[in-house]
Amino acid sequence: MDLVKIHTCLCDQTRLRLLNLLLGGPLCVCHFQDVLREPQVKISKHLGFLKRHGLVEASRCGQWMIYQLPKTRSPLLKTNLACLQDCAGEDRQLRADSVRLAKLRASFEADAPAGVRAAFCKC
Amino acid sequence: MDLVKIHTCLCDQTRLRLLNLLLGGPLCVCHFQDVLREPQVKISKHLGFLKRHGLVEASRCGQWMIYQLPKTRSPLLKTNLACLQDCAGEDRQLRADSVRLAKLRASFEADAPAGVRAAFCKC
DNA sequence: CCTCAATATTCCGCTTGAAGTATATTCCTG
DNA sequence: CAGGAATATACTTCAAGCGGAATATTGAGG
Repeated sequence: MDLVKIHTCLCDQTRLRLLNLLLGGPLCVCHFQDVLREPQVKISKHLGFLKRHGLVEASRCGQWMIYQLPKTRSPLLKTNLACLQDCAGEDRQLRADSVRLAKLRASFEADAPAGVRAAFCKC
Repeated sequence: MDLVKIHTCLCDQTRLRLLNLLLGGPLCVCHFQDVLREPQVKISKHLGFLKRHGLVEASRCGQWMIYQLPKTRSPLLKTNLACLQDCAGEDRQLRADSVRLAKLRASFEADAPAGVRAAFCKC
């Protein structure tokens, strides 16, 4: 996990958006689609790219795929994710994405009567 | 100066090496050549890349070109340069580069009798 | 002015990545 | 097991970046 690889993952706006959302916790692909409003194939391929490079981990849960940041992170990765966190507030689109995700979460909570349903991120 | 552009500059090892050295202050091209031991054209082209993308500024001084980090830096740039600074210690090659540059500086000081000569970085 | 040192630019071949279309896989549900 | 939802993969086209070789530019100094 070297610096070049990390920055290669960060030098695309779609991947920045995905990672920014993942800073808030695991998500499944459909959430990314809802927030980014980009074609499914585009999102899937960028998630695949991030996974191949070790920036995210994927786990299947029924028909859903859950993506999350690596559970154990090298110092380099930690530092750079923290940096992304710092920078996200400066980026209009990343801010908007976070807001939209928060709204999705909120409406999910509203619809879910008394904690019966699974978590927002299935599984 | 958006995040994508910054990370695009950071996703190449040669450019990381150049920027790492520049964190210590302005340098001229020949210093980069001495430290990196890479072909002149390679260094020159990567410096040009960084300049086109606003990550460095260049100024001519006689037959030398002095490169430095931008004098005024956006919050995004500041944050990411600080991150690079943090990460440099984790990268073997970046550490070695810094050491080598320090030695160059030291031997320059030794050769320069009593502050007559210009700065290590000409001009 | 001629030449040399320092640096940049051009041209070329190669590789990689991005996006889109179409298709495949995987799992759930009836 | 058939159908549909969720997600991934293959294929194609296009653009961009990297490295090297050769060449051009710019300034200093005799």
